Amino acid sequence: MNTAPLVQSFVLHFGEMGSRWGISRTVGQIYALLYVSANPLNADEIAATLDFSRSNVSMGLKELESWRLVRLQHLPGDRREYFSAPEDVWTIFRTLAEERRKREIDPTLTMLRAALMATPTDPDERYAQQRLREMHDLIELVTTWFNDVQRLDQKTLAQLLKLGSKAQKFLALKDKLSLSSGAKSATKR
Amino acid sequence: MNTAPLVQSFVLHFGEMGSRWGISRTVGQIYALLYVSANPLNADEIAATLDFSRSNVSMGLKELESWRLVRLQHLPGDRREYFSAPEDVWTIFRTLAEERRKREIDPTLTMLRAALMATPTDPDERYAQQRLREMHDLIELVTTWFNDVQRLDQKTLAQLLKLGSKAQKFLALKDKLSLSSGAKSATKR
DNA sequence: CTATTATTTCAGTAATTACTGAAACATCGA
DNA sequence: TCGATGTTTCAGTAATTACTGAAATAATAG
Repeated sequence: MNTAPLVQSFVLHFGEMGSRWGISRTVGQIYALLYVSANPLNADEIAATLDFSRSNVSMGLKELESWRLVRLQHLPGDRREYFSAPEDVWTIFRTLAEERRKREIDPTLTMLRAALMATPTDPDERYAQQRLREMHDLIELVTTWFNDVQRLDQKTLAQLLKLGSKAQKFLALKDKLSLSSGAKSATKR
Repeated sequence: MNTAPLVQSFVLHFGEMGSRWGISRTVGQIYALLYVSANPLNADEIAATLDFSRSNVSMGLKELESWRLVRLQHLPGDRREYFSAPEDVWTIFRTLAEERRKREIDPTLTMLRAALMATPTDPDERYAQQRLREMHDLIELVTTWFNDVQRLDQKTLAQLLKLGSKAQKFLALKDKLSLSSGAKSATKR
């Protein structure tokens, strides 16, 4: 790899991180390289830079396309395909979250819902089902929130996140005034 | 596996999901089983239920301990070690998030910060560094928010999440009144 | 159409990761 | 202490996943 040390350490690190998620080291490195590249790259350039076989790059790019994380374009007067990552890191983050939801969360919710339909036959099963319900509710709550919030524009989202737990004060206030919909204080467990 | 179909499908599914994260299928299944079990289980019970070798279970439990996801306890008059998952699914979620932060996010931020210290020598490097800065800022924003918010008690957190994008209205209002960053109580309606 | 260049597929192989059984180690009651 | 029971370690092996080069396929210019 003949790139700047700065880029090199990023690419290598990202590769390692990738392999801790469902993504192979190769794919992680390819994406990291695209991410920091000012210009779109073609497959040969990627293969040369990362010292991967051409076919490996081809497969990696295919996987990245399946995640909708790369844009494919053509340069005038050049038959080769050029790839780039979205310029906006928030977009990348959202796309990743959406894809993971589609691939992992949604099937999990489906499975959980199916299991919640079953009629438990003994106390153990009753307990298990209760636990599944808790997990289901948590996942649903978090993903619904995420779904809500990811539609916000970048600036508002950043604001909201910056607000962080300060929002708690807002909630406390809302509670105090006994405004609508809030969960009233009841049991502690 | 001689468990109820309800439990069985959950355990198998969870195993698959686990293997899409950095966690092996085995470990995922062990945790799923502990999660739905009303009582703590010892290693032999786990091995028998999931049909894994005793040593495999031992290693899996060790990994789960390193994630701080299981509690180890002893039953009176029984020398064997019994394992269980926390009763509260929120606790599990938080622990998981904390561990992942420690293992993945923090090292990534460290790497990014180091790369941001370097002085770029050409425009490409300047661009790369700018991209790294964007990624750094995003990760930091999100993790700071998470850090803030995970300290809230379960009820408040759930409320906050349920609020979702409605918080946007709050922000809009705040903007309109040109208040400073704090969540002030200056609401009219 | 043909020659040239670009891309993908895929069977074989390499590398990595997961799993097992046997042995070592640990704990505890008598 | 010993013997019984429980747990961990680890070297070897199995299973999985990643990667390559060669061949097939696709696209385009002439």
